[in-house]
Amino acid sequence: MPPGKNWTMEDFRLDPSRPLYEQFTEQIRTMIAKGELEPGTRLPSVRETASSLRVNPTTVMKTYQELERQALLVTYRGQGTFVTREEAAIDRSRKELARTAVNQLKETAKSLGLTPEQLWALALEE
Amino acid sequence: MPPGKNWTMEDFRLDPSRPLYEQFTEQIRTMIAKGELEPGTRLPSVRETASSLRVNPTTVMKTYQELERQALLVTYRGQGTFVTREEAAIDRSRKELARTAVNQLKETAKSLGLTPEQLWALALEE
Amino acid sequence: MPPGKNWTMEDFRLDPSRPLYEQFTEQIRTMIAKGELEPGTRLPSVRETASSLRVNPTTVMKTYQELERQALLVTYRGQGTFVTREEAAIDRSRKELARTAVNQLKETAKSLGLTPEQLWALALEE
Amino acid sequence: MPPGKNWTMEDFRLDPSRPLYEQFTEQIRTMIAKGELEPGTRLPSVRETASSLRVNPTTVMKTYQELERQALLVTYRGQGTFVTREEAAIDRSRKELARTAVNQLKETAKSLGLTPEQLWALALEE
DNA sequence: GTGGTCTAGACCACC
DNA sequence: GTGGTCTAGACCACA
Repeated sequence: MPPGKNWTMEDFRLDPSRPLYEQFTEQIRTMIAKGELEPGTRLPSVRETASSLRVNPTTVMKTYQELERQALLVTYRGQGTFVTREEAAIDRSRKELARTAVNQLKETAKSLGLTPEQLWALALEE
Repeated sequence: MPPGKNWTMEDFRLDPSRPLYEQFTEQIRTMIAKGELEPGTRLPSVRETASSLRVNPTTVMKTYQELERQALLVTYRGQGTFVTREEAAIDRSRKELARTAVNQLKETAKSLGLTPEQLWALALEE
Repeated sequence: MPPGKNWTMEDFRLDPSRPLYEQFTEQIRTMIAKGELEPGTRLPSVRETASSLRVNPTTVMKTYQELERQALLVTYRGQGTFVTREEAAIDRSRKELARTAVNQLKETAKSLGLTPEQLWALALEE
Repeated sequence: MPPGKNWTMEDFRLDPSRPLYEQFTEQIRTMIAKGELEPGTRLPSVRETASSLRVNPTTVMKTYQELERQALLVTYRGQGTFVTREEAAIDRSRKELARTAVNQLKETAKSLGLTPEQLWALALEE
């Protein structure tokens, strides 16, 4: 998303059966982790976002608040919400995403009595 | 679980913030996939399970019915619910579990612009 | 089934999710309608049938009683249960089976706003 | 049912001897297949439906969830339940209804040793 | 407001 | 005894 532009519905892949704010949170988080949203970028306002995504403003608020809690966003009163300039926070987020994914795979492997390698092989079978 | 025995609370690890029936479903599913519950084994009845796990009968039913839809359980009218003897269904389930785990990892890697190997390395850092 | 022989499990296609007695009734009924079980044939006794099919005797009883109600079987006390010699009853049964099948198709067609011919064509598409 | 209106008891033909949720499922399914309920239409809420049909909310939920599993309905959290906009799913459903009806007739014909045409003729006799 | 989960308990058909 | 359906009503998260 170029600076100054607004989100569009195509920026997100939404599954109606899961909480919207959760999906927005995850997807913005990975945009930041990947670098698509650069440090210091100003995000569209809650109201703008809500209307462009045709979503309830409280849903957007919840999203931004959650990402603030994770120290990935910072809000300056009266100016808006920005991607943090603390690269450490972003790094931490990247690692956490990676660890979660890897741990889930390890867990699944363990619960089936397999090593991660065996699980990987099983997934590729046939 | 040896045949003829009932579940106990220790058989399941429960997270109060997620639907119970979903957790039961997942955990029984992995027991079957792992072979802990052998084909043909009779599961404790809905009522027995409900009382031993201190849970409502309908919650147990929802669990059993969901597993039946996945073809992992078979119900014989008036007799009870059994682990399927169709080993193919069990195999399919094992592979599906493996694939889901692997795909999620691949997805996460891709969304961060990494290869699965790079993601794995990142998770192990520090 | 040759006279004097007993049923085996292969004589019936059973779906565990539907009442057994209902399935036995239907299938014996069509055997009679088709002529596989000829008028006057003696059916295996309730006890024999129950044990050879590994089924509860009451299930078999219910089956035979239902078929007696439909006048397809007659029981002579102390001698056993036989396929009726009243060909009229068998004919009626054949026609009823045919009518039920045809009416169901007509119903479905009507509920979709189609003629039976259109429904048939739709089923064959692609 | 025009949009914004609620169901009434006249919208459904109910047979007290069969599960209600099953009958609701079938009948809503054919309304969708027939086009009476257009893609995107919002269904009356679970509670509204429950009270207008004098039925328990969970019975309605079961109905809606079953239709969701068949991909004929979509639920948006906090907003309601809608007829899917995926016309392909609706087409598939129409064909499945047609095929089931036709196959049953073919099965019956076969089990009586007749062709479908002969069966049809038999049903019309007398 | 919406749907989703869960409880407590009745009643039924089937085996 | 078994599972299956239904009711009445509470509580929750989401929008």
